[in-house]
Parts: sequence; structure tokens; C-alpha cells
Amino acid sequence: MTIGIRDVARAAGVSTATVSRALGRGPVSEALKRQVEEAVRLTGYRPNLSARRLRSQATRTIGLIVADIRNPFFTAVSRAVEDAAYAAGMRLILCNTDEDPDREAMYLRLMEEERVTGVIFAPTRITADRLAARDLDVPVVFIDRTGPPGAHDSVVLDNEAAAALLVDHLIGCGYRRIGGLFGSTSSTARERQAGYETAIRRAGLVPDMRSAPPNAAASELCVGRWLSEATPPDALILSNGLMLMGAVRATRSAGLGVPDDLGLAGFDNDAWTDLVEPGLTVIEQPVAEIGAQAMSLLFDRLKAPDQPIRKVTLSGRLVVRGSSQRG
Amino acid sequence: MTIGIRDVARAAGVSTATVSRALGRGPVSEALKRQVEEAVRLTGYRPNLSARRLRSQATRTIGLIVADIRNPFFTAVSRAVEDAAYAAGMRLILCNTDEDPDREAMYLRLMEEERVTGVIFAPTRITADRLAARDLDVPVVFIDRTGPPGAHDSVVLDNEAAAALLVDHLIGCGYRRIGGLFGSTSSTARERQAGYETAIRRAGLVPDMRSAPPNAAASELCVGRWLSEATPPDALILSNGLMLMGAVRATRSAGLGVPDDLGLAGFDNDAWTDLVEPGLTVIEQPVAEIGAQAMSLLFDRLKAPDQPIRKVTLSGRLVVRGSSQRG
DNA sequence: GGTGGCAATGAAAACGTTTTCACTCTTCCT
DNA sequence: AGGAAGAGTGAAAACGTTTTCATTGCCACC
Repeated sequence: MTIGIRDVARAAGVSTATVSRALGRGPVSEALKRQVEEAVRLTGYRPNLSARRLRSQATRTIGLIVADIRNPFFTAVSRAVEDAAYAAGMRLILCNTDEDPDREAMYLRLMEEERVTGVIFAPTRITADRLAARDLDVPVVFIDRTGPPGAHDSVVLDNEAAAALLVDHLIGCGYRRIGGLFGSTSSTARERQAGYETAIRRAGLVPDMRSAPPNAAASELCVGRWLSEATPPDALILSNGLMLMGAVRATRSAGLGVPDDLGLAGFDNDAWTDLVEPGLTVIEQPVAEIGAQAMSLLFDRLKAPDQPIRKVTLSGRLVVRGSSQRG
Repeated sequence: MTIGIRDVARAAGVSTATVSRALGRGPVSEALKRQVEEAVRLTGYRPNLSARRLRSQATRTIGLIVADIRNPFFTAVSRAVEDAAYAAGMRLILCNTDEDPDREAMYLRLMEEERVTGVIFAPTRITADRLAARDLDVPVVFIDRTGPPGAHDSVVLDNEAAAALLVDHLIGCGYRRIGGLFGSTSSTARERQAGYETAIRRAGLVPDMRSAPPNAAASELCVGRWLSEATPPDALILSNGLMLMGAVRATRSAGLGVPDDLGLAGFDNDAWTDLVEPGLTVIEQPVAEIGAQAMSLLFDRLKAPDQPIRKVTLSGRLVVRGSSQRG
């Protein structure tokens, strides 16, 4: 009932093989090619991608698995990956795990069953570790996060350096009891925490670190409690944009003034961060570059499956705004 | 080389038909079912979805085509659709058109070639009109936007009423020269504009309407110019969250005070809108409900292809904040 | 005790493509 | 002049499943 390549072949008076070649690549005379194209138009033929993929054993699809699509960081990265993918004639499957290892496992299995060409993945620590042991049968590039060294290609921020940059900046602004709230699920948060701790210690201060699920609600809750304790911090570093938003909310609820009562700084130069008063001091990540590099790593891996594991590290840029400028 | 269902069959000592039935639904004895499951585990078999879809002629996939994934409204709706889809055992293909009719056409063609079960689509006016004429061979539900009446199922906000709500509120706050900036690409923006105009006229005021591409940059530019003209408005209504953000930026650049110099109100209760000072008066859309309703409409359509076209209209909620409260 | 129906199973067809293989013409080289 | 090489084409195999169809037991019913 649905029109297939044989209908086109009949309409064009050629074999199905010729139609296939005319539509794809293959030696076909100009005359026949035109006939086929005409027949395609006439019949309204639409190739069946499932059949095509099955036969050709090439899905031309890459999977992008991110932790939270509501996080502007990931939507920005997604856009970059999408653009690169389509430029290379590849389709994209976008999945969203909510930082849940079960959903990660489910989506990874899906990727295998889809026989995707490759996967770009921002894993939780749990899944990153698991993946280092049992290998997938599809090439995967980690993005924003890493697992054990040498297990997978990855493109990440220089998180330790970036966190240290924030700490040093806050110290330079006169803050001394600088707390740090870091996401509980990712290697990235861990690295930022490590960078924070060494920078704090290097300055002779004492670290005060906590962790929470990397979303606005959890962060707001945690920061709220923190600020009402006996010896609250005089500045706070948050490990991503959502958590930074939660912290701003908690600060407002507590009636604290920024930057005088509390200095604030964090990661991700999200669109809203310069609209609040005072503007938020943040580390800007090269989101487009991260996405583009991830695709690039993936393609290289596809071309040369046995080449050594690569890790691309990009630098963040400190954007100073009012939230850290004690008057 | 890759392991298929025949390998599992061999390992379990049964036919491929039995394996298929054991994995899907079909009458298989408990004993064999267990054998098959064991064999699947042993061999590490992963079904090939392309083959499955080709043979079964059921992709169990729905396509979601949105205009701008960076718009929090659409990411929120996406989440709702995704949840509903996976709850129903369906996969989701998420596409992003950037309000570009060419990309819309490309993705629609892709949906046909993927043989998706159904499509949920936020079209530009151009594509919505085109689609009313030539019909797709896949069921489609419009979301957030509509085309010509009676052509497609849709779930939308009561945009006219919502816009009128905003206008009436601003008038009640004492504003008189209320301008409206509306997106140039969607039916939704048109409806909001219509609602704005009738509400303004009803109050005996004169409408002042402009339109721009529905993104922050274009809005900022347009509002910036507008505010520097001879008789600038004393209040502004923006037709979505991104445009509202652009307007806030332009207002700041112009050095105008909100709400005293300029009242501000718009659509979409995005996370940042209550963090800026003053908070922004907005229409909150029932995003989760929109996504859920869309899936529901789609499933109903699949069950009963010939039932009459349905249009679900949801109401927005006015969230009053400081940006419209002239002191 | 035959017969009809049903559950469980396997062999083989079918899904809609691409690709292999074989074949026919050209054209080009020696 | 006599291949060799290569371009253009069609017939048929192949991709990995699900589904149809046939077969076998088994049980229940008259």
C-alpha cells in the first residue's frame, strides 16, 4: 500500500538497483538519473530509513545523552552538537537522564539497540565508572564530565583551575569564610571541589564544602540551612548555573545583601546572571566549542578506532560582576 | 559478526520464531521463555531496532518539533512530552527548527522517512498554512500554535484572553500608552496581538504594535529603538519569555526605571523572571499540561484516525509582580 | 473413540532497502 | 586487431527481525 522503491522503479522503467543508485551514490547515467528523480516526484516516494539502515548497516545517527535539558549549559551544548551533526549528515537522538543512573543505563541500552554510530554522553560518576569496566560496543565521547582516566575520549573544562580562579578572586575581594556547594553526581563537581579546596588551603583558609543534587531546588534548600547556621560563610561558590540560581533564591529569602553580607560566585554564564542585581560573577564555559570538540573527537574515533584515548581540556573565562565586589 | 536472534536461538536450542515470541508477546511455555532469557544473557544479545521496525511496520516513535530549544517554555513542554512518551513505551525524536520554514520542511520530511507514529509540532505560520493544504501521511498535533481551523488537532493557550488579561492589568495600574511587541513567526503571537488590540480598543486607548523575530536579541534591538523615539510607550507587553528578557535588557540600557518610567509585562513564567528587580509580571502557561494534552490528543488520533479535529485551549494564569506596579 | 479446537513450536516468507554479482557495451591501450 | 578496463545496468541475495502458515500434541466434547 505504501509506495516503495519498486514502485519508483516501475514508474521510471528501470530496476530497483538503479533507483537506489540514482538516489544514493553510484554510477548512473545522467538520463536515467533524471528519469528516476522524475519518478520519485510523481510517486511521492519517501525512502524508508529503517530499511535503509538495516541493509546498509549504517545508521548515520549519533546519540546525545545529557543530564538535564533544563540546564542552559546543556541546551547550548546540544545546539552545537546538533549543528555539527547535521553538517556531517548525521541525525541526532537527544536523551535526558535527570542524573539518574537507571535512566542512563536505559538510554545506553537504547543507543546500542539503535546501532547508533556514536554517543556523546554527560554521565554521572556512577555510570562513568561502570562504563570504564564493561565496554559498550559503540564509541562514546564524554562531555563536561570524565570517568577513570584513559577509558574514554572526553572534552571537559579545566574545572580545578576555574574553581581556583573563583576562589582567588573572592579572596582578593576580601572574603575569608568562603563556602563551596558542589553537585553530588558528577566528576565535574568533584574537580571543582578539589580546585576549590586547594586554592582555599593555599591561601591558608579553611575549606567548607558541601554537596547536593545539582538543581535549583536542592541548592536553595541547602544554602538556606547553611546561611542560618551559627557561623555562616561570608561568600559562596556554586558548581553550576542551576545551583547558583537556587543560592540566589536562598540568599533573598534569608534577607542577606549581596555582595556585602554574602559574596556569590559560580559556574555558567547563563542569560539571567547579568540581569539580577547585583550581577553574578561566574565562570563562562565555551559551550559551542565543547559541543564542536565532542563531535570532532567522535569523528576521529570513528575514523581510527584504535588511536589512543584523548582528553580535550578547555579553559573557562572569569566574568566578574557585582556579586563578588564587596564595597 | 554481530550477534543476532539466530545466535540466541542456537544457544537456547529453539527456533528464531520462539526467541522472537519469548522476547515480545506471544504464546511461549514458561520453560522455553526462561531458556531464551538465559541465552539472551549469555550471548549479550541486543535487538536491532531497525530490523524490528522494518519488519513490524511499527516504529513506536513520535517526533517532537519545536521552534527553539533554548526557550524554557519549549524545554519544559519537551520534558512533559518525553515523560508521557516513555510512559507509553514510545521513543522521542526531538528536533529544533529555529523558526526556519526550511528546517521545518526538512524535519517533516525526516519524520515521514522515519515512519514515525505521530508528530507533535510547533510550526511557524508559513508551515502551518502549507500543511493545511497538502496533508502529511503521519498524524500531527500542533502545540502552542495553530494553523487554519479544522486542519489539525492542537493544544494551545487562550492567547487572546491572556493578552487581554495583561492589558487590563496594566491599564488598571495606570498605564495608558501601552505598546505591544509580538513574535513575527507564530499564530500564537498573532493571537496575542489580537487580544492586545481589542483590549486596548475596548479601553478607548490606541494600540501600538510591532513585531520581531521571537528571540532576545531581536527584541532588545527593537525595544531599544522604540524607547528612544519621540513618544515612547509608558508600558510594554512582550509575547514570550525570550522577548521579555530582551526588553529588560533594552530598558536597562536606556536607563529607564521599571515600573515607574516603563511598565513591563509578558508571557512565560520563566525561572529568572522573579529574580530580577523588580520581578516581572507574566502570564504563566501550564507547560506540563500542554505537553501531556498533546500526547493525549495524538494517542486518541491514532486510535480513531477519522474522528473530528479537536482543539484544546488552556488558560494562562496572571502572575503579578513589581514590573507593572507603578508606585 | 473420533473430531474439533487450542497451545506451543518451527520453517519459511516478508518487511524495503542496498549491495553483490554477472553481464553488456564502450573505450582505451598495446 | 585483440584484449583489458571500466561504466552502466538488472537479477537476486542480504540485512535481522516478526509474522504467517503448517505441524504437532493434547484436551474436551459429543
